[in-house]
Amino acid sequence: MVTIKQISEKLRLSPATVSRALNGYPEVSAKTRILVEETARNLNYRPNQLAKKLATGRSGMIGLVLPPSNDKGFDPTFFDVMTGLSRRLTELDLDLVFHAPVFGDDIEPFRRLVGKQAVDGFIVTNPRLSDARIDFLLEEDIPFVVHGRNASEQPGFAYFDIDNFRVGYDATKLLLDLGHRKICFLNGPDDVHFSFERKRGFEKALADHGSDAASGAVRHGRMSESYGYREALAALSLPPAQRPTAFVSSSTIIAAGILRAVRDKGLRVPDDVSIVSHDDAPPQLDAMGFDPALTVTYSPLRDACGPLADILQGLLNGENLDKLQITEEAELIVRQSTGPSPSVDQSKGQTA
Amino acid sequence: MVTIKQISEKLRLSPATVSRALNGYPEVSAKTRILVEETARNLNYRPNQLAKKLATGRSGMIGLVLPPSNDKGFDPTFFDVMTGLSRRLTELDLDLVFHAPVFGDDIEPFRRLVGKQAVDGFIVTNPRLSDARIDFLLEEDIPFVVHGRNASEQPGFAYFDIDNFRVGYDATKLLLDLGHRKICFLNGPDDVHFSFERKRGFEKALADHGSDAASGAVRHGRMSESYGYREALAALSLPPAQRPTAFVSSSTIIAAGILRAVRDKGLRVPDDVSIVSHDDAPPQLDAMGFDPALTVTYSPLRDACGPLADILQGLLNGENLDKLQITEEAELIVRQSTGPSPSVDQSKGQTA
DNA sequence: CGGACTTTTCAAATCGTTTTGGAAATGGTG
DNA sequence: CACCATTTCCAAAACGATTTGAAAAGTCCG
Repeated sequence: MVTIKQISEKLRLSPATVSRALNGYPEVSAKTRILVEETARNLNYRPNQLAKKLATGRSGMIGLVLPPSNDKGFDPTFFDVMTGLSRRLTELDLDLVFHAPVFGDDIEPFRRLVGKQAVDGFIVTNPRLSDARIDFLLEEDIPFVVHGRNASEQPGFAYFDIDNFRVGYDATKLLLDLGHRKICFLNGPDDVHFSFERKRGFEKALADHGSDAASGAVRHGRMSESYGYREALAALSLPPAQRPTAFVSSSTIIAAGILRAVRDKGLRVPDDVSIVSHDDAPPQLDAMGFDPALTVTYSPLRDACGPLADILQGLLNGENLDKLQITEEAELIVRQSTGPSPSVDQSKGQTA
Repeated sequence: MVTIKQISEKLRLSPATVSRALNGYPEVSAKTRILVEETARNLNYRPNQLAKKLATGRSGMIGLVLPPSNDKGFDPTFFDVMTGLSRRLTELDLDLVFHAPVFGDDIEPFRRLVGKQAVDGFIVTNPRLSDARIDFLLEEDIPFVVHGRNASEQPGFAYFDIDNFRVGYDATKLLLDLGHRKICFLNGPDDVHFSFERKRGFEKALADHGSDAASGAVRHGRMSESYGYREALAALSLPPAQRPTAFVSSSTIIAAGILRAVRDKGLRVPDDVSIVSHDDAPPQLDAMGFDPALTVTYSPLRDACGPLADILQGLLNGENLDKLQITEEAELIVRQSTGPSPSVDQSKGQTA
């Protein structure tokens, strides 16, 4: 193992100078820098990370803990995010240390990692409206960034989130503008922030529209095909006066269930029923591949990985918090699963 | 941050003694040990991992790299294994550092982690018959354990594997004993060791049986429901003389496809067609929950996590390699998806 | 009591970096 | 040439543990 000392001896320089030259400090002349860099390369010098970490007090490790299990089975999106994070963090010369909590104790891995001083910070995914992990990290004053948010109005932590209010609002407004008056919203679980915000957006759009004829129903549930199928089937089985002509869905997997229910009812999309879904572009489900292609609010999960990593690094470098709280807009992409409300078509025919 | 030095000063002891007392070395009297332990606890002393690592030269980190992507989509079983590994490694006071390779370069993450001296060893999953990662780690002489094996007869590395020859043999023998003579084996990819071994077992069972009337066909493919469906449908569409009366499957997900194909053909399990599958107990698919319950060779993936972690630790502690190469037997569990061959039933009737 | 062990403790070196506080070298100016 | 301000470099002190070699203390026995 070749060390800084060996380089310094070979060059008759002090270790300090070598260290400086290698780390790009300004107080070293150009020629000695080149000389040092060259011999370092020749000797195939690799700085000992542990020594570096001990000296700088930074471990260069980021903690990522498997979020509390949602009943059974893991969230596949988590792993999508994890791989994206790993890629970006690698570019920043940070490493990801992964832990899975034992069932029942969500913050034990955090406590462990903090106690061991093994990581410089954490990335928290799948936050709840009220989240023990966030509370713990705030309490301990450990740097962390959240993918999403919790319930607090003015979060005292760094986060990256999409504008879920707008997601709910835009989807709903699109449908209202198309003449739909009975809209059913199959939302996510009721204990997460994005569901809460989307619901707010949904209700605001209805309220803004003014027409008291417009009405909506919101359902909450675990994002799954069967949930979408079950709830959509129930809604479509209502008497015609109450039956929705359009669905808003919080995920493409739910939308797949809705689509199946519509088909089973012998109805067509978008002629009889419109669907607009949020689409975070999971690897296994392509909204464009739906038949008909799905109208969506589009915001790929993997696009969050880069920003999350960058935010955390900013945090570690002591940047100001207000630059590290980022909310991005989702993009409304109108495809073939939305069309004018059938009832409106009739009224149009009548008024024309 | 409370250090060993502070404890030593408070107790008027030397840091060496404190270190020894805390780490359970014998050359320290019982009373001072108790004393040290007590004050350490009172002061809420937590050893600085980085310092410890620098002094001992061991990082306490284990590298786990996402295996080369199988076309698109990630292998969900990998994450199952990863969480299991994390749990066991945590008990051994080791941490898992995760990396995702950028597409196309499978060993770059290994090279990086090795170069940085960031990990003490690796766990390699989803090995191929010929695997660049294994070659690299052998070359660099880095400790690692493989989940499965590569093509070499006498691997020069630690591994944990199941007896895949027996998996193929036992499943096939069961069907032969039930009178089946035309057996179709829907195996995994052809470039992995377990497929190779199971195929050997399959062929050996046929050969051992002797009856030249018995014949088998082996297919290779990516483990998926659609692969099972497609191949089973093709096989069942053959003229009766060549049509298999039984399937061997390399995974429950394939078996699900076979089952669907059988149904689509208007046939019944096990009356018309028998199925025996290998079952590594993925979280999302329960072989017992099949209708009919699946006859399987049973060996849960997650049961491999503990041994893998233990083997790696043994390796790091310099244990002998031959104790670190473990092959376990899978358990044959006969349930409702296997029954006597329909043609045999006829012959029985004739001979009786 | 004194020598020979054994047990217990300690001071100091080590791990491989970074960082601090000066000192030496350099260069420009009057 | 003396003087001062920059550059450029260095010796030594961290960082917080482990480990080595030796000294001090305790124990035993003749």
